[in-house]
Amino acid sequence: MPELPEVETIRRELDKEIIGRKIKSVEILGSRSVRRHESPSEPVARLQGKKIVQVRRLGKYLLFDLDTKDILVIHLGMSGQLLRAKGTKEPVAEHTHVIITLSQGGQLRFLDPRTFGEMFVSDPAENARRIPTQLAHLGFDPLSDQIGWIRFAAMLSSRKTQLKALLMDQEFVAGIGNIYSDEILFASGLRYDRLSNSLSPQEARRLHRSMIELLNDAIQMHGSSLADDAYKDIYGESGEFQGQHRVYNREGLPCPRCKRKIMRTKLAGRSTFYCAHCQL
DNA sequence: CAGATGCCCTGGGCGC
DNA sequence: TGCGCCCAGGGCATCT
Repeated sequence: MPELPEVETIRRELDKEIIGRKIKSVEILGSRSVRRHESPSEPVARLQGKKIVQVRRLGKYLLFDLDTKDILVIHLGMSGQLLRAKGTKEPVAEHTHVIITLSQGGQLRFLDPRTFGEMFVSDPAENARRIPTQLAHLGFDPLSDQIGWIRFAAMLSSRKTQLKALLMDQEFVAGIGNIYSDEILFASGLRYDRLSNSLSPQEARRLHRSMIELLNDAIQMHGSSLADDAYKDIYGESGEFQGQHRVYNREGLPCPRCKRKIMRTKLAGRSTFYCAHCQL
C-alpha cells in the first residue's frame, strides 16, 4: 500500500514523537511479521532498553537507528500500519502483530491484515550511507538522494524497459509504486509502455522533474488513502492526496487535461491508468 | 535482459 | 443474506 509519500509522512511524525525515547518492551503477537531472525526472542532482546536515535527512510522502508548502532527496519507491505497509542490500555486492534512500549509512556503498534509487511533488526551498517545489507539492492531515493536529471537520463538510456516497470523497479529507484508511477507518467506526458531508452533529453528531464514534484506534492498532503483506508498515519488519520489523483483509479472519467476518457490496462499484473491522448 | 505470471495473505465490493 | 468471484498502495521466485 504505502509508497514513498505515505512512508515519509509516517517518518516525519515518528521524528516528532519518538526520537530520543527508549524502548521499554517489545511484544510479538504475530510472528509472521518479524522475519529474518532465528527466533523471535533475538530481535526483542536487541530492542529492549535501547534508545531510538533517529528515524530514516529509504524508498518504502523505515530505518530506526538505535544507540547500539543496530537498525530496526520496518516495511509496511500492502496493508501495514504503524499506530501511536497514548497509553498501554488502549484496546488492541485486530491484526496487531507487534507492540513496542516506550519508556515515557505510549506505544507504537504494528498492524498488518495481509501480513505482507515485515520488521527485523539489522546489524550496524558500516557502509558510507549506513544502509543495512538486507537493503543494499535498493536503488536511489528520489528525494533524499538528489540525482540530477542528466544522470537520471543516462540511467534511463542504459536500460530498455517500459517506463512504468522501471519506475516501480525498487532496484532502479526506491519508493515508487502503482499509484505514483501512473501519476508521475501522466504529469510528464509519457505513456506507461514507452521504452526507457527511447526518451529525448527533454522527455527524460520532464520525467525527472515530475517524479520529484509529484512525490513532494503528495507528501505535503500526507499521502494517499484509498477507499479501503488501508493507509493511515500514526495518529490514524487518512491522507488527502487521493483527491489530487489525475489518472489512478479514474477509468472512464474525463482526463483533467483533454477531457477524453482515462484508459485502464494491465502491466505486469498491475492496473494501469493513463490518457491515450495526453501521454505519448 | 525484459516481461509475464503466480504466490504470499485478509477483506471489501459486486453479481447472482 | 449468502456464496463465489475479482480486486487491492508490495515483493519475490520462476518461467518464457
